[in-house]
Amino acid sequence: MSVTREKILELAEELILTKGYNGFSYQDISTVMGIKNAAVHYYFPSKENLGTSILKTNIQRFEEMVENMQNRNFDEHQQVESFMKIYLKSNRENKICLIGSLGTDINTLSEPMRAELQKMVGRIVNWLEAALEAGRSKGLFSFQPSARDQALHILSALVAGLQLARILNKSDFKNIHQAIWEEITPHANKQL
Amino acid sequence: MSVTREKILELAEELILTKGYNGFSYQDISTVMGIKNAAVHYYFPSKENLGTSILKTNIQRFEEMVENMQNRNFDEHQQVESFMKIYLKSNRENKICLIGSLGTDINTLSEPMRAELQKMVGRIVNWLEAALEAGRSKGLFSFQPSARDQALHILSALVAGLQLARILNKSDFKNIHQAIWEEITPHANKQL
DNA sequence: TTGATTTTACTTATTAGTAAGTATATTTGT
DNA sequence: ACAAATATACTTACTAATAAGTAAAATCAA
Repeated sequence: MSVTREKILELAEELILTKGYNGFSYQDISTVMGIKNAAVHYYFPSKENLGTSILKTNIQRFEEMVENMQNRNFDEHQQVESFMKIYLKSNRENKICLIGSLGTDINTLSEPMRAELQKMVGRIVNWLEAALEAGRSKGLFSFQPSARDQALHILSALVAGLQLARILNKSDFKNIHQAIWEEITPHANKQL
Repeated sequence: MSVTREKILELAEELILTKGYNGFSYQDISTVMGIKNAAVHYYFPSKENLGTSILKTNIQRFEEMVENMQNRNFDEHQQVESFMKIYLKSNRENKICLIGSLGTDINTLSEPMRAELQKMVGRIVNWLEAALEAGRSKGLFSFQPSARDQALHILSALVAGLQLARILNKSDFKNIHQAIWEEITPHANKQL
C-alpha cells in the first residue's frame, strides 16, 4: 500500500474527528501533506470514496482488535476495558469518535457511506452485547437490562461523553468513563 | 418580532439538528421559505450570528421551562422526566440535539458561538445536577456517583442515544431512555 | 519503456457575504 | 391634514473565496 494513501486516510480521519465530515476539504489534506488537491483525488476520486474507505479501515481495525484479544485469551472484563480505553485516548487527544461525528452528518452522507457507518456501529454493538452477556454469566459484570440495552447505553455514554468533554471540560470524561465502569462492575457495596 | 425572523430561526435550528451546522447553507433556508438569500442576511448578517441567536433562544427556552416547572410545583422526578421527554420527541422527529450536533462541529465554530454553546450546556448540566441531588435527598432517585457525574452520565446517554438511534434503529432510543430511567429510579428489585 | 504517481491548469457549483435599489408602511414636522 | 423624511422588509445583482472534481501533461521509479 502507498504511504501517501495511508497518510491521507489517517489525516482525513483525524479531520473528521476534529472538524466533522462537512467541516474539512481536500485542500485541508493536501496543504498539510504538501501535495496538490488533485493528488488526493488520485487516491480517493471522491470524498464519499474517502469517507467509505475510512469506515472500512475502521471496521477492519476493530475486527483485528477483537481477534487479537481473543487470541490472547482476554476475558470479557479485559476486552471491554480495552475497548473503553480507546475512548480515553480519544479524549486525551481532544477527538470525538466516528460514531458521534458521522452520526451528526448522517443525512448529508451518500447511501454507501451511510451503509458502511451502519455496518461499523452494528458490529461494535453486537460485539459489546456478546461480551457483556458472556461476562455477566461468568460473574464479571452485573447489570439489570438486557445485554443489548446495556451495550447501547454504554456506547451512548462513551460517544457523547467525548462530545460533552470537548464542550465543557476535558477532565469530565474521566468521570463519565468511571461511572460506566462502576455501573457494570459487581462491587461489594453495590448490593447494599 | 418579525414572523420571517422567527421562521428563519426555527428552520435553521431544524437544519442544524438534521444536517449539521456545516451541512446547511443560507440557500437551504431561503429556498424553503421562498425568499432570497440576501433576505436571510438582512435578519442575520452572518451565519455565526444566526447560530448564536439559535443558542440564545434555546437557553431562554430552557430557562422558561425550568421556571414553569417550578411554578407548577413539579417535584424533581417530574422535572427530570419532563426534560427527558424532550429527547423522546426529538427521536420521534429523527432529530438529534444541539449538544450532539454542535459538539461535533465545535472546532469550526467562532468563539462567540462556542461560548454560547458552553453556556447552554453548562446551565443544563447544573440544573440536572441540582435536580438529581435534591431528588435523591427526597428519596425520589437512587444512584451512587456524585450528582454531577450522574448528570453528565444521563446527558451523555441522551445525546448519543439520539445519534445511535438515527444510525441504527429509531426504536433503540426507547430502550436507552428506559435504561436511564431505571438506573436512577429506586426499584424494589434494584436492591436484590 | 512502462506504469505508477503527481502536478498543472482547469471547470463547475456553491458558499457566505455585500452594495444598491425598491415598494410599502410608519413617523414626523408644519 | 398633508407632504417629507425615515424605517422596514425585502430583491436584484453582484463578489471573492472555496468546494469537489477532471483532463492532460510531466515526472519518477523499476
